Amino acid sequence: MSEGRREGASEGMTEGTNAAPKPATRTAANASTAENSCGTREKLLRGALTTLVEQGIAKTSARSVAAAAGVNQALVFYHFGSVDGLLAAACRYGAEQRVARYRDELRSITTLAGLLEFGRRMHAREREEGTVAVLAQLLAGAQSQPRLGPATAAGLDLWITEIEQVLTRVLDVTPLAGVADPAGLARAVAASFVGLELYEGADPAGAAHALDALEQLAALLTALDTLGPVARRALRMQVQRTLRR
Amino acid sequence: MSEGRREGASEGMTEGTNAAPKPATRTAANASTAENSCGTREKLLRGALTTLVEQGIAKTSARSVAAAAGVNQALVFYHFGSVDGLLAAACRYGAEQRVARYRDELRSITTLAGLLEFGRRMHAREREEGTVAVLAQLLAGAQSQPRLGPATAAGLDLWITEIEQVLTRVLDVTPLAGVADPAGLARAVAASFVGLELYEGADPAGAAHALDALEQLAALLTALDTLGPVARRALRMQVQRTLRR
DNA sequence: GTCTATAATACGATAGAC
DNA sequence: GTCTATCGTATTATAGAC
Repeated sequence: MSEGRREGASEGMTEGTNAAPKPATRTAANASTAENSCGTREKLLRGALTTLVEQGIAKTSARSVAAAAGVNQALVFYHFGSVDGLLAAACRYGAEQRVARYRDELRSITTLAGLLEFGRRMHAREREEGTVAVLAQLLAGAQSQPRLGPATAAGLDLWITEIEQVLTRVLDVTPLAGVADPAGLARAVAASFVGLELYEGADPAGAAHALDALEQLAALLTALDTLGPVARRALRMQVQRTLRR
Repeated sequence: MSEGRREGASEGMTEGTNAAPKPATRTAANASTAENSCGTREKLLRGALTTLVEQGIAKTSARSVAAAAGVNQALVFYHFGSVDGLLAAACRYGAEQRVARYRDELRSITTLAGLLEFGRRMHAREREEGTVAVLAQLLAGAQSQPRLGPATAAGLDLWITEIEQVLTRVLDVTPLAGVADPAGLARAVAASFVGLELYEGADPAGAAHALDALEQLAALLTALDTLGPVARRALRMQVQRTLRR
């Protein structure tokens, strides 16, 4: 059993929870999307994300990340204390960045089919950047690095919050309003998306097949909206009765 | 680059697809669920599964698996050639074992709510064994170990096949029959289940919330079954129209 | 802040005794 | 078939020069 227990460093690293340990000089106010002309700290965060996507959590090490970032390996420990410290920070960094990028788009979605189409579009567009794949890898890694658990949960929550708003808006005009739980469904949607992303890595054709089928399911729920008031009422009561049983 | 390509041992291993390389003596006919009184090969397979669950793919090594199995580390390479060879075999082993265990139960499911309830029950019962968590970890690892991709896809397919049969049976009596695609939905269900399992590792309360919401959704689809023939017909046509658009 | 150098450990894999 | 012993490499993390 590995006895060498350590967290962060031997000590002397107990102040900043996770933010910049010593950004004393400047470097703040710089959250651009450039790649090589930003501070070392951000290079490492970006390097961690790309390494997670391209190599997976199993091959993500201080050295592989530093190589991807083009900086020295020791800087990982200077800036983040440990490898999982870096990964936790990178998780938050990536999630905030992506959600901000899609926030406007998300808030303009008005139908269930629109939400699914957004998922498909984002999925394709971000494939090479691996936005969702990062969350999947970190969730997998959270099993052995307890620190990653809260970090990935927080990262997922950013997405969940947005999806929940979309669902609330979208379901409001269907017979589901009142019986469906947007908060719970948003979690299910986010988790399922992660699972589909992982699945695609092993079986791309199967994943595409799954997305097609989900599209059909969304079409059904959309079609519910066109039911006459009598049928809607009957359906709604039936749902409630089924749930109560 | 590891060039030592082989399977099982140096050679002479082209007959049994995946079974024991040299069970020449006896040891066959023993596929019990005991833990310590089975061949080394099976000890390693079980050790790999528990290690994947408890430590995650990132910390799963020949040494950690051997320790969990209570055997010598070198035996990993003797029996499986490499670590990923062992993991690929363990994936198949675990999936076959679990699906066989639940096959009868799966085949007795007749409603959508029943399928979801089964998922919940299996999820809770197998939590400590981590049946699904293994697939999640291997899918995550497949990113960097190409050999794991086909192996995990095959493992998932065992589940997908069963789920597809259930869905075909269950959806047959709903207005969805004909428009819904059981094969695609089965893939979506399996992938989503994996995602939910990962999510639960990071946020158990959120995952429970998600499952509750899915139960409500299943109730809706079940309620559809109670619609009168006129409404069903209208709904079905509307779904097809929506899909065609 | 960044680098080099290095300590201590863990890893995959092999050779060879039994 | 299993074990010990080992090689070469990769890993986390620290110390100290600059």
